[in-house]
Parts: sequence; structure tokens; C-alpha cells
Amino acid sequence: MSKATIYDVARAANVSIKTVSRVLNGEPKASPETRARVMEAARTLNYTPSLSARALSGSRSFLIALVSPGGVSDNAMLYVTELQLGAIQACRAGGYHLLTEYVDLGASDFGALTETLVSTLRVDGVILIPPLCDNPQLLSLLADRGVNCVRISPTLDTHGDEKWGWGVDIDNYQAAFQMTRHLMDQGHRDIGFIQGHPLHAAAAQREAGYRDALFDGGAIPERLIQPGMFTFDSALPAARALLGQKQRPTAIFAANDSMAMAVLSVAYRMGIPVPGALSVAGIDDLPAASVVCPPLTTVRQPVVEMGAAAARFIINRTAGQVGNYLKQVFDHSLVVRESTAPPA
Amino acid sequence: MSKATIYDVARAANVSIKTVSRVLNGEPKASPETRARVMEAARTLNYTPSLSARALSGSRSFLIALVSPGGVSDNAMLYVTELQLGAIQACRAGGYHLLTEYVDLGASDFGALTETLVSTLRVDGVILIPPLCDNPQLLSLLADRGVNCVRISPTLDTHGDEKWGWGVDIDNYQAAFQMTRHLMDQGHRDIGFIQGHPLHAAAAQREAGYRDALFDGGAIPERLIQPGMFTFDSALPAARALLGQKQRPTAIFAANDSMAMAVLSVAYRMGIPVPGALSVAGIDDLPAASVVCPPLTTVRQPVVEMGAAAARFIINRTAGQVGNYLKQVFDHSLVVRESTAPPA
DNA sequence: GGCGGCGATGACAGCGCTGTCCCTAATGCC
DNA sequence: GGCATTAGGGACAGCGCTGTCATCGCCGCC
Repeated sequence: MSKATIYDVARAANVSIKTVSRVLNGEPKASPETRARVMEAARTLNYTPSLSARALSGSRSFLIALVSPGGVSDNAMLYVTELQLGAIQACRAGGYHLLTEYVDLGASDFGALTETLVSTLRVDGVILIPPLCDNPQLLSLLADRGVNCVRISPTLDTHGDEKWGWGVDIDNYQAAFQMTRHLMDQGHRDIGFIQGHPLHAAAAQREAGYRDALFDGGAIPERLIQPGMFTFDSALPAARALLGQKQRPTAIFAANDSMAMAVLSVAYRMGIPVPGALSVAGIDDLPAASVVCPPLTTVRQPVVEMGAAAARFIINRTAGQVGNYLKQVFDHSLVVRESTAPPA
Repeated sequence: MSKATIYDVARAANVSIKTVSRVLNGEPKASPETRARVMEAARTLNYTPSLSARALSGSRSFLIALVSPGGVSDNAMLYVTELQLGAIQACRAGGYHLLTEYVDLGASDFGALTETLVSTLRVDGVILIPPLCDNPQLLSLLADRGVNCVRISPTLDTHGDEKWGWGVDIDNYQAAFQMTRHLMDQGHRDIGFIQGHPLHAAAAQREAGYRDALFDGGAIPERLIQPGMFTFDSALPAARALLGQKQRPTAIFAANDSMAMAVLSVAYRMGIPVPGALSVAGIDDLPAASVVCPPLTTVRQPVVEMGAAAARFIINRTAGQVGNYLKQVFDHSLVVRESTAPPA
């Protein structure tokens, strides 16, 4: 019951340890009967191979690291939990395990991080959360060491060079386009927009979707567009600027949910009823989005699934299969709740 | 630059690998000069020891597992991210790494989980998130295998038996007591309460704090107390019951923030102004608590620090130090925001 | 002055697996 | 029937460390 080793299994199945290894790893050379005997022995002995031993002698470590920007738990990073859930599920299915590392964006010693990941942990791959996934320094450090990277919502243009890693994302342009059209369908024309972090690619794509949907290439009064940084606090002044105008917009579309909540908050303080006098929409479908008052209309990304796909990519890649794409785009969906309604 | 081993360092420092090992592990037998030479060599070679090799040959794995109840990302579990942050910081400081595992409470195969943790991963310790930390089955499985456990906010009475693991918590009774007194200080007397999950110890403690603060042992009208499960949804009916009464309470104290938000939501729908006609308070200080309208008065737990303490405990314990307490209680603090005010 | 003791170091044997190479017997082919 | 081929499986050498034990001066001590 305690700690069965491969030797115990080999003895019980009356084969060599190498054969046990082959069976357990699904390698070809093993007859069905042998395979069955080994499996049976392993089961009755409750055998589980040692990760360390496998990692030490083999070429895989069965470890994937999820690296997220740390320090403060920004509301905007809330979906990390879900990404993690997906990644863990995929790991479990593949016999892998998920390590979590934070990196302080301020005092970031990417060199040490890379060294740890590569030498100490020998991870089979790394999942990078924004904005880490767009940090050229970290990216090239990892690429130099031959680390398999998956970038979540990558922004940085990597010139189609596969060594920079694979990515998972949604079509941010389309998401923003559709949300804007949703507001227009309700009759809104004066739709304000709060931009995302300028260095984050998704921000630009979302803005483009908004612009194209609203005026189809025509000029948009710049008073409708205010800067933000994807954080709640950063959107407060933007919301105030938008709502303080003499002729204020009848709807505000923020580039993400955290900022949309800031709009809700400012409207609340100014006594502007939502959605009565103002419609508000975001993107992300944070857990909090359905809990605020009124519940937020937003765009849901299949975050859990994206996390799983990221982990799966690394697992398959390590197992020898090579993907031939650079980025996988997932379907998003409009979640219409109560924060949007036709203008009065 | 690539992958320096202990042999390289030994050669460079002109000592045996054993000496390198000693120096790097801070073992006593090593002269200052040797120590310096080795450190220098390790630094210039950019050497980082292999975790797998250390785990395989030694008695420590330098791995800690954070096990959280999974499946759905319940709003109530949002503080997992922060706990994790703290744990990771402590791990880094101690040369450890954090693995994250989810376990499905429904189809929970605790046996397999334990086997993985013990045989495959050989983790040095496990951090258990509620309600896992109160599952007798899992707890005893882990205890049997000699796994070092730290329970977050443990509830289950373990009869002072240390084998069940150490715990970190706040004084839930005091927290609830103080919050109730805060409401009373503002002039509230008719204070409703929404209970937490019946199997979660913190729930009972919080309710006791409320009861004692409100009537000091006297009988409380049961209409003031409604059942909840710590989740947003579970508190919706409770809030409706409380607010639907002819003589409705002037304040509602929910056993956690998720449920307090549900109260906010119901009040919003019923057109009851908060805090004008109703004060609302919770416990936890979730990230969302400061973002909802109005921002929620709540009790903050030093979650990051608690996570760090949990990891540190395991690290010290594994390094041979033994703690002599069963539970560490952290200080909480009242966070008064805008959802509470004197009754009209 | 011989001896126990101690501080500093090294030799060596694994830890539990996988990769590589090798052997054996059965199979296919002309 | 003779030979190459191949499926099935074993032997063995590490992977990069740590634990244990041995070694070797050099100290103080009766």
C-alpha cells in the first residue's frame, strides 16, 4: 500500500522493468497479454510512477508552468483562475501537472525565472498570461532555451515566426464589432468607448471593431473615445469624462469588464440610471459581471477551454506531435444581461 | 549557458560534488573559503540544481500542492488566487514550487488524488482549501500517508490531534461580532443575518458572533436569520425573505461577501436604496467588494499572508522544524465602505 | 607522546525510471 | 529449405543529485 515501484510491478507481472515502462508509456513493443498482465499488476499494487524519476531519466518532465503577472491581484486578472482550471483539467487527462509561478512586473528578473523554469524544473512548456505574453525580453529568453510557449491573447507581432510560441485567443475585433452593433440595434448612436491598455494588442483590435461598427470607416467624434488601461481605477476618469459632457452618450462600451464596472460605479454616483438613461457593456464576462447591479452585458470568452487547449498543445507538442498553426481562435458569445437597453 | 550540472560546479571550484551539495544546501561542514569558492563557481556557471534529481535522491521534493475544490469557479472561491499568490511568494523564498490541483467534489476520487500527491509527486505538503479541509475522508487518507497538511479556515474538529494537520484562520467569531457591533453603533437594531454553508465551521462561528453581539445571549427573532450556502445564488431567496417582511430589517449582515452582493442585488431590484434604507455588510473583502455599487463594508482577512504562512509552515516542517501549535489565527480588519450607514 | 575527537572533505552507492543496444524466436519470401 | 526480417522483450548504463560512511589532518588531553 505504501510505495510500489516499477520493480514491484515487474516482479508481479513477471517481466522486466523495461517492459513495464513500455506498457505504461503506451510504447508499441508489447503483446496484448503482456500488456494486460502488467496493467493488472500495476492496478493491484496501486502503482503510480515517480515523476522525478521519469523526469530525471527521460526527456519529459510532465510539468507545465503557468506564469502570471503578479504582485497585486488586479481585477482584470480574475480570469486566471478559470484559465488555470482548464489547464489543470487538460494536464490531468495527459498525466501532467501544473505549476504556478508569479512574476513581479516591476522587479522582474526574467533571467532567473527562465533559469528556474529550464534548469530546475525542466518544464515541458509554459503558459504566458498577458501582458507577459507580449514581453519581447521574456519571450526571447524562453525561445533561446527552446521552451515551448503558449501565449494567451497574444498581441505582440511575432512575424509569423513559430519559435515565439503558439497562441490562443478570441477574435477581439469581431467581439467588439458585434457588441457595438448590439448597442446600435437597440437604437444607440452616441456610443462612448473606453480604450484598453495601449500595449495590449487586444485593446487595439477591440477599438477597431468598435470604430468600424459604429461609423464604418467614417470619422468618429473623438470626444466619444477615452483612454483606459484595462483596470477599474483607470476607467474612472474616462467614465467621468464621458458622462460629464453636455450631450452625453446614451451608451458606453468599455474594452473590458473591469472598466465597464467602473462606468457602472460612476453612473451610480452621478445618479444616472442604468440601463434607463445609459447602457453599459464590456468584454470578458468576469465572474463579477453577473453579480453587479445591473448585471453586465458582455462578451464571454471560453476561458476554461482556452486554458485546456493551451495545456493540451504543450502536451501534444512534447509527445512529438507538431501543430501547424500559430494561433488558435476560439468562439466568443454575446451575453446580453440587463445593463443594456434601448435609449429612452 | 545551457545546462550546468553539479559536476561542472565541482570541477570549477575544485572540490567534490558532495561538497558542492553541502554548500548549496547550507549544511554545516564546509569551511568559509570553500563555501565562497563554490558559491562563486555556481554563480558564474549560472547553476541551478535539478529538482527531479534532488527529489529522487533526497527526502524532499520541494513541491507543495494547493488543492482546491473545483468544477465551477464559484464566486466564493475567488480568494484562492490571493492565497496562491502568498503561497507562491513563500515558496520562492524557500526554493519551493507550487503545484495546483483541483478536485471535483462530485466525483471525488480522493484515493487517486492522494496516490498522485504521495507517489507520483511526493509533495512535501498540501494546502487544503475549504471545504476540502474539512473532509474527514480526504484528511485521513492524507494523514495515513504521512502528508503534511495545512488547512485553510478549518472547521472540522480534529480533537487537538496534530496528525490532521495545521491550520490558518481568522477569528471568525470576533469578525462577525465586530461587524455586528459596527452596525449597532450606527444605530441598527433590526439586523438580519444570512448564514453560511452548514458544514463549514466558519459559518457557525460567524453566526455565533452575530448572535452574541446583537442580543448578548438573549433570543433573536428567528425571522432575522435566513439560511445560505456562501454562494451568491443561495443568498438570493434569503435576501428576498428578509426584505419581503412587513417590518423589514434596517441592515443585513451576510456571512460572506458573495452573499452580501446578492443582498445588494435584491435590494436594487426592489428599489430599496443602499445604504439609505438598508445597510449591507459581508466578510471576506473579495476583489469585487470594492467594485460593486455601493462598495461593500466587509471584513478583510490577510489572505495573501495566510497563504504564505501555510507554505512556510510546510517548508519549515519539512526542513525539520516542528511547530507546536495546531492553528495560527491572523488578524482581520473591518473595512468600512459605503454600504453601511445609520438607519434613516 | 599517544590517543580520542572533531572539523572538513571525498568515495560511492543508489533513488526509480527511460534510452539504447542486443538477443531470441517466429514469420515471410523466393 | 535457407535466409532476411521483425515483433517482443531483456540487460545495462546512466539522469543529477543526496545519504552514508570512510578518510585525513590537526587539535587538545592525560
